[in-house]
Amino acid sequence: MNPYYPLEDRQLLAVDCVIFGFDNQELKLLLIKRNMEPGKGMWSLMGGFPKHDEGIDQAAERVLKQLTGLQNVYLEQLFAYGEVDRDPGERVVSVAYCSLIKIEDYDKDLVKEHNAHWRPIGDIPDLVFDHRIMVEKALKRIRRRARIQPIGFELLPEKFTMPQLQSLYEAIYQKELDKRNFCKKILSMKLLDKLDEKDKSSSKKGAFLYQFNPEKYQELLSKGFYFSVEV
Amino acid sequence: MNPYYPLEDRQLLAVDCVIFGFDNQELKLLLIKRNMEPGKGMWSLMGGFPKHDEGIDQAAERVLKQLTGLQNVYLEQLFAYGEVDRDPGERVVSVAYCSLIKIEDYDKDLVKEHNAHWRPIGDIPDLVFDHRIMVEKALKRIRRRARIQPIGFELLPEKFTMPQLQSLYEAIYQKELDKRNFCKKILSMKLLDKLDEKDKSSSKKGAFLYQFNPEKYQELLSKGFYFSVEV
DNA sequence: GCAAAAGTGTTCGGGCTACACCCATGA
DNA sequence: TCATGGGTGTAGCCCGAACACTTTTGC
Repeated sequence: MNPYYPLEDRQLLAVDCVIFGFDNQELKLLLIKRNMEPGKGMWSLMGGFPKHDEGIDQAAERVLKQLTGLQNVYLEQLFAYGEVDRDPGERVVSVAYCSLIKIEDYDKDLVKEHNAHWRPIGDIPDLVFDHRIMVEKALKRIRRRARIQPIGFELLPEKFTMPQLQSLYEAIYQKELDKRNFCKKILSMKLLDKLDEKDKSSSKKGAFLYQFNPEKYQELLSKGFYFSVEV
Repeated sequence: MNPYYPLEDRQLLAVDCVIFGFDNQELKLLLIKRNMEPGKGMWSLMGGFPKHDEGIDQAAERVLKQLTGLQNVYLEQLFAYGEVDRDPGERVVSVAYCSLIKIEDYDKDLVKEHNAHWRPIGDIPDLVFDHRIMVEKALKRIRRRARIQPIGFELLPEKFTMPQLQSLYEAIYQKELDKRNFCKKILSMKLLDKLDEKDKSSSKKGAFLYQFNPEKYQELLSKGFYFSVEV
């Protein structure tokens, strides 16, 4: 079969995907009911086995799509889990991936068809194997990313209000923020264009709409700017 | 063989170790000459295959010991590399680990016997496969760790001088630091005990010796303190 | 006119940066 | 006495934290 490496050391390698979603209100985690033994019927992350002709990043994308219908999700590699007994069925090393998406951007019916479920992060059921540990680590990673990269804007409608943006950060960090300081900080980065329109759906007075300006962001990046939101 | 998972998806899994060392002067990388095809004779990180009954962290430790004689090295998992073609011999997914050690703490002869070599990080030869990429990522990780954790003190003699500590940080970040600000910052954390002795080996005046105080560190940690050195 | 959400400014303190001179000593 | 490396202090600035009242408008 192969000229170089020993055959007896081959392992079962898996990928697992930790997908967080924002639905304009709270942060949720996507879970499925595991459909194979061991642990059949338990809540689980979306996992599967890479093919021989497939990079692990691609495998994670494929597995996610097969199990939930989601595609074109930017997956970031999280960590490799390689304890001998982490899967009681067999020794499996798993590389976990994570992402944070806007739930409404993706086909909800498709997700439902696949029997995948969004659960609030404050109410996560018991998960199979060490998936809970993966979720905790993913949450930390997502929080770090949100602090240092402008991923927040991608989770809101194209035009959004300051209170909306603030709620998003509050959902991610599960922490209340001071609106004056938050607003000052965000606007001081000069990444947003203030529009003349107001959104009146959530108050009588109405809140001004803003729009993320990717060109400005690119320009600032090239000047050594670092995005940063304190929390 | 196994009741649960498909046999055909088994992969070759590897671990690779990126070991940086400090010799009281500069930062070095440990390399070996690869002793198997493909790439035999090329400079390489220390790599090998986990056994079925061995966690990947343990595998990394074992591989490192087998190839260099080093043991009791704290290895941190770095990243998993899973491109299909990263190893021209066969599809191998590799989990990389990294560490930063005090070179003199370990048996130099043993390292030499194993044909392992310390190379200055400014002068790293071509490496096999994607090992260079691993090294770059490891360097970033080590730098982050040195910024937010007091690992610096472990790389110096138990008693050390401020100039020594500063040189260490300058070696890690390849950047000159202002001694007044550096000193102020370090001492302001109150993690060091100033001793009454001086080290006269590198100057006529002599420099005061300091000692890291782990109890103080633990105490501060429990009060919500975060170690941080700006660079 | 009132309830509910939006919007806005100031003060304070801490920490980082930049910067230059004196000290101790062995040769 | 001089060369070498060690040691120290200050002023300015920026940024984050804390904090409360006014505005708008639909009901």
